[in-house]
Amino acid sequence: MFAAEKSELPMALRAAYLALHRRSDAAFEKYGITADQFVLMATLARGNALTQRELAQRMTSDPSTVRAMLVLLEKQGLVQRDVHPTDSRARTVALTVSGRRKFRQLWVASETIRTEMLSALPPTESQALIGFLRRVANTLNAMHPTPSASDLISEPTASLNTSLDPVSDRT
Amino acid sequence: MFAAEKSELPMALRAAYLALHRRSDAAFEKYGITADQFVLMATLARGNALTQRELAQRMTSDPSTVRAMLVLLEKQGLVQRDVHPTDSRARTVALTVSGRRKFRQLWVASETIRTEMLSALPPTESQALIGFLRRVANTLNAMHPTPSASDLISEPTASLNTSLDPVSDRT
DNA sequence: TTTCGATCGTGCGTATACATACGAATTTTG
DNA sequence: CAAAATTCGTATGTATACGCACGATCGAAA
Repeated sequence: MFAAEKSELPMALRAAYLALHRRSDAAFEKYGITADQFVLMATLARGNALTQRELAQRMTSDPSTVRAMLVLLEKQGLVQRDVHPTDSRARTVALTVSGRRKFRQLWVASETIRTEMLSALPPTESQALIGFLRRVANTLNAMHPTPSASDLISEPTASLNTSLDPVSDRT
Repeated sequence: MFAAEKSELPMALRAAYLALHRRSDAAFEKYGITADQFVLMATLARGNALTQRELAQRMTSDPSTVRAMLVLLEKQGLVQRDVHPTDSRARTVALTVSGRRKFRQLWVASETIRTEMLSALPPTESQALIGFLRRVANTLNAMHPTPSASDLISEPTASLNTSLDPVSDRT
């Protein structure tokens, strides 16, 4: 009767993510930024001067994808790449001043989306949902030989105040 | 203290989806099929002879994206497009015999992934997670002017036996 | 019935996601 | 210290995801 189809969970996950992605793209469109570029900037806002590799890992994304994104963001002057101080293969990535300002705007512009998402859930359950999602991601990554991918979700990734919110921190 | 960051939910959703997508791509690689093509085939397996438009809606995807996918799947002989019986603008899409057989293989090949996902959750909670994800998707879609997108998630979309599982139905 | 707006599929352009291969530089090994 | 294995970023190719504009057709309203 209620034998849930096995594919319900993957399909629901897909539908939810695509909906989020579309909404985000729409919200950022007038700023000339995409949803994924926002994720990248958010990652940099949290930990600046990362290696492209580190950046890709924290974004759960691919190095070559990240490179393409960086090229575009660099053109807009939102991001800056410098040679790594000790490793001359690597390049460090950082938000420019303009990039930080832009990110603050984007953060505000996307506030509605975050609020809506949370409002769709019983207030108690948002943490549970987050936990489930992380467990799912960790489980799926654990089997796949993506190196150290499972570390990234569960750990706060060092640093004390890793708050992403650039507005409440504001001066 | 435990003031959850507002971006945790979106980020966790993204990480979980990308992990699922990667795992699926890896599982289907040896069959020459992608994760998204599997979704398309699954949608057809459930309701054949759909319009490209209907297909796109049920997949929570874009018509022009679906078209590109259909072209590729047609080359592989897995899918077949015919002119619509009454509407000469439209084309109906259906799995070929070969497509159905391939889909059965893919279903088996991806069984592990579905099982792993469920195993990552407390057994009682999988339905809850699915419900949350659907609510999130519906909420996000409801605001965005994507026509009738919110209908797609909650409804079984007609038909009696809409089971996706092609194996237990077999013969 | 004629016209006109809505809808279907197509084609084109941009951005992502990822694999793979490559050169350059670093680290490890013997 | 020198050779080998690894790592970093880059470049290329394929498949999505989506917006937009286009021609063809349908359907409704005049």
